[in-house]
Amino acid sequence: MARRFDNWQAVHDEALRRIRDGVWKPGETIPPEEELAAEFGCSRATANRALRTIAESGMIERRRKAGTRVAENPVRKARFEIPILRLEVEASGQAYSYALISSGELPPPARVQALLSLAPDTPALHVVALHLSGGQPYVLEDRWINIQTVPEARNAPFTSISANEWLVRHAPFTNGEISIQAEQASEQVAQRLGANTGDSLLGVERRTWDGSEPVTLAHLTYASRHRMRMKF
Amino acid sequence: MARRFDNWQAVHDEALRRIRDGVWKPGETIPPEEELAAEFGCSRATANRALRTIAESGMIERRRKAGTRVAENPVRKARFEIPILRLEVEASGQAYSYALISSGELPPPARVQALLSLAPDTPALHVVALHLSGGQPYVLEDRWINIQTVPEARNAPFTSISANEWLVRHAPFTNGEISIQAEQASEQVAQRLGANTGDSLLGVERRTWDGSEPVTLAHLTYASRHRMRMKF
DNA sequence: CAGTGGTCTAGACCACCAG
DNA sequence: TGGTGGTCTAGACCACTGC
Repeated sequence: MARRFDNWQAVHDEALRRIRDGVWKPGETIPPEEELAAEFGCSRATANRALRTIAESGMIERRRKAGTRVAENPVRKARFEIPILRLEVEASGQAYSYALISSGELPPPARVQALLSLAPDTPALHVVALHLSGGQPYVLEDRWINIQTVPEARNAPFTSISANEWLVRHAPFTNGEISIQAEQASEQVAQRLGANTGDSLLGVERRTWDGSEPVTLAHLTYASRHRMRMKF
Repeated sequence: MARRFDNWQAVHDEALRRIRDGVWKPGETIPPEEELAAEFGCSRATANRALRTIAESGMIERRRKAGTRVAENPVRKARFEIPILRLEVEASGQAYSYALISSGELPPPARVQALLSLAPDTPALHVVALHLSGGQPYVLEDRWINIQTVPEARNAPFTSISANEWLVRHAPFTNGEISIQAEQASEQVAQRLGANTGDSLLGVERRTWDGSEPVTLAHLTYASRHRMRMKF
């Protein structure tokens, strides 16, 4: 008598087991939902949820009529959480502090102007600040805010709350983009982060939009030896 | 007359709109599923799917009995795809090639031994290889494979297929961990990647398990100016 | 205890698209 | 055009957990 898999987690795990154990091989089509539901002793909706979840992880590919195939090249997907820096620091057990370095309105350089879809000579709000963890420099933030999209930002108290945090709470955005790269510390960056000129530092650039309106472009430089971690 | 939102995407979008527009504010509890279903003119299952999806993105938090609250600090979650390097290169329109630098069995250094949960003096398979994009060095891969977990790897043809790709296809894993950091190119790494000693390079370390069995530890060093991108 | 979300079921209709 | 996945519904039971 076949074992019953009558909740979506059980079906999910059993399906993954069959893929791992080679019962269902890469490129092969697996039985349709209805058949699996009958075999597993569950409803089609339950089988559907299990398979849909697996499909979201990239292990299988589903198409109407064509059916469900085990991916040839299982692209794994990891989830990366984009935290507020204060919470990231506090979660690590360190004391968080924050220091505003400069703030002002001026037309951004060409690259920023393009990334924020600004017309030439349009001023934007430029905020530079340092985030500290346990009193040590942690992240240097260099941010441009589109004051056409978020005019309220001009009156935001960036001396007491980071632009990072203020924006998360007050400036809605619908989507964003993040780019991670290794950077060589300039003299100024090194000095601010307590590193040496030329040190290899992790740089993260985040851009957000509210619909099609660019909201902000933030460049974060992490202090030395910082690691970003994810599980998958 | 209220507008009908009778499919989960519509409910999802409308709920997000209410959060963005401040109809539902951070920290506030939103109406229960049943109520929303009535208001939206859909079934509770549909409202549930919409809200569950939003919860997965981190914008709302749900607890039985307590209800659903808009997150105080909307932690955004980005999805990061972990591709096979060959496919990553080919997707960029460049020609991919691969060169094995060395391969052999030997007891790994202490750090690797610990990360792979190996007993002292246990040999592991060490594979070093270079991935090229359009003939230019792209990624230097330095990998240790646990041959207790994956003995078949000893006979794998790593001269023609990258360990990266072979493992994805032949060594099942259930979970993994990824760590990203900035590194300073050693003389050897710089030479292999066509960079200069001391250059700032992006390093990625991936570790995978099959259940509780460590499978492999891969250290990837990207050539200069490489950016990892994600959307959220 | 009782309100809320988590999930299952059976049945239905539909969209997509490979043959 | 028919097989397959995508989704909806109504109703049900259950698991958590705040009160």
